[in-house]
Amino acid sequence: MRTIYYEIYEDLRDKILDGTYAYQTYMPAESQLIKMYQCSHNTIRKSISVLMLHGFVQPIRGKGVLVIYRPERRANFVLGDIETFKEAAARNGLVAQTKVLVFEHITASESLAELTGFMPGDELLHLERVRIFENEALIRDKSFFLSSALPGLTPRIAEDSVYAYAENVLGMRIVTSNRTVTVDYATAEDRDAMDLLDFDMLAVVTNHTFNEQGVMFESTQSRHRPDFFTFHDTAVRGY
Amino acid sequence: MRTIYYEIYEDLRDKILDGTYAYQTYMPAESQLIKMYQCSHNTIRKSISVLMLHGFVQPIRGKGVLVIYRPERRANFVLGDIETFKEAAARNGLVAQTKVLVFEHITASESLAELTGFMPGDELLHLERVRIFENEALIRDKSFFLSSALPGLTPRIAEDSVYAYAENVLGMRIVTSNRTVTVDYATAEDRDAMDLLDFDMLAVVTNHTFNEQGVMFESTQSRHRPDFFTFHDTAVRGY
DNA sequence: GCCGATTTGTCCGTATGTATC
DNA sequence: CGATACATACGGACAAATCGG
Repeated sequence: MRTIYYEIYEDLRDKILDGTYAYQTYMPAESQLIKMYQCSHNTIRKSISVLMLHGFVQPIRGKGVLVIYRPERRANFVLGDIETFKEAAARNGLVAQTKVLVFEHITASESLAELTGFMPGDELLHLERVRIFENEALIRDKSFFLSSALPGLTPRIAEDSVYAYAENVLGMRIVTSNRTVTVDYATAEDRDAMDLLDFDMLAVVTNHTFNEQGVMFESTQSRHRPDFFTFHDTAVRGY
Repeated sequence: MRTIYYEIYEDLRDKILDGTYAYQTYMPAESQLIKMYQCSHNTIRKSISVLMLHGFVQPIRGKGVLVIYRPERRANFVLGDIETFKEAAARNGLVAQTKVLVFEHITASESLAELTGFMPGDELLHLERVRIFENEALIRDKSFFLSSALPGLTPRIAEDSVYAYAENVLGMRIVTSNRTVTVDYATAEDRDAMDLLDFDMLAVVTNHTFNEQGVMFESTQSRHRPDFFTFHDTAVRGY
């Protein structure tokens, strides 16, 4: 980002992550931050609201902005932000690989539309992939993309990162993502495609993604082996 | 809430929910809303940002504010906001009941502190409850509350709603909640306390809750029978 | 208990930038 | 190019909560 508030957000976030601003201590007051960053108080407030929504701080009226983030011990795979598979793998320091199982163009039937949230008759790309970590197939993705939104997509690109292609090559911006987490039985197909060991249930993340045009261009089911799965979220009352 | 922006948020949200502003249509422009609600520019923007964070709309520069919410078919139990067990049950139209299994005062040991995020030596209330829907025990909660934050809490109150007691009687305000969803094996204790049928795995929501003082006063593990469990979340890129 | 200083929360009005049509 | 619409940023005013003297 190139905006002032976002750069300040990143700077403050990094200072929380590296311990400059420690758990249960107060950050410098608004008036201080205004001097430090040479900007208006509203800009500082915006930065702090992003910190709050990410669960880093909690402003307390009359007292200050309290740091409530603690470095986590566990490895989070999915966090309360949109990030690509590659970003998440890299963040956890894992060697990751993707294998494309299905890559076909279809037309949405009535029932598929009901299931995915697309409209009947939409031209879709049906994509199935497994995500492999350290030679173990841990995640299976069943995706449907709106064909018109992703011209020129090839199996080769799908093996890398669809999001990176959409954002860097097509110039699309992914904006909003509605996600639902459930737990489901493993199917024969799951067992076939993944290294499931003895697990008979999976963590399932269903994902509806909107681009900057407000078009829902992706509906994905990510099926995770449970021992690997973590989903993190921060909620703020009344926000 | 009594603030202007929140009342406008509620009004706009309700109009989306009842179909006044339909899926994939644009809301009235900022300039229109200013006239409608007789308030400033910035106040409208604040309301719309809350709508966006809740996944109702997506503003598109140069075009307008697009409604991207669709009424859902499924019953959500946990949503991207903080709500009490009773609120969630009521919203889903379920007859719910709570049974208290454990109610004891303890002091946090080194290992418990590591597990819950409290400090060793903290005086805690250890509470275990099962949530019963239509005569089936579907959820088991293992909670630790900071004793000092909840004076006067009795098993009787715990059977009702700890949050309602904290907010309405003690005047505490719950602010931030960090939640993590994982999937775990059912233990013998789970099988004992819940109606698990043949399920051998559970959806586990681990919850760290902060009050308005920035004090983490609750650490809860909610263990859900998978066929009942849904967790919903909206993520906004860069927010 | 009161008062004043500090700090966050809300709201306003204005100006400028950027994207769309 | 001009009109419209959202995005960012500024500065000011007042309210509400906290804290110390």
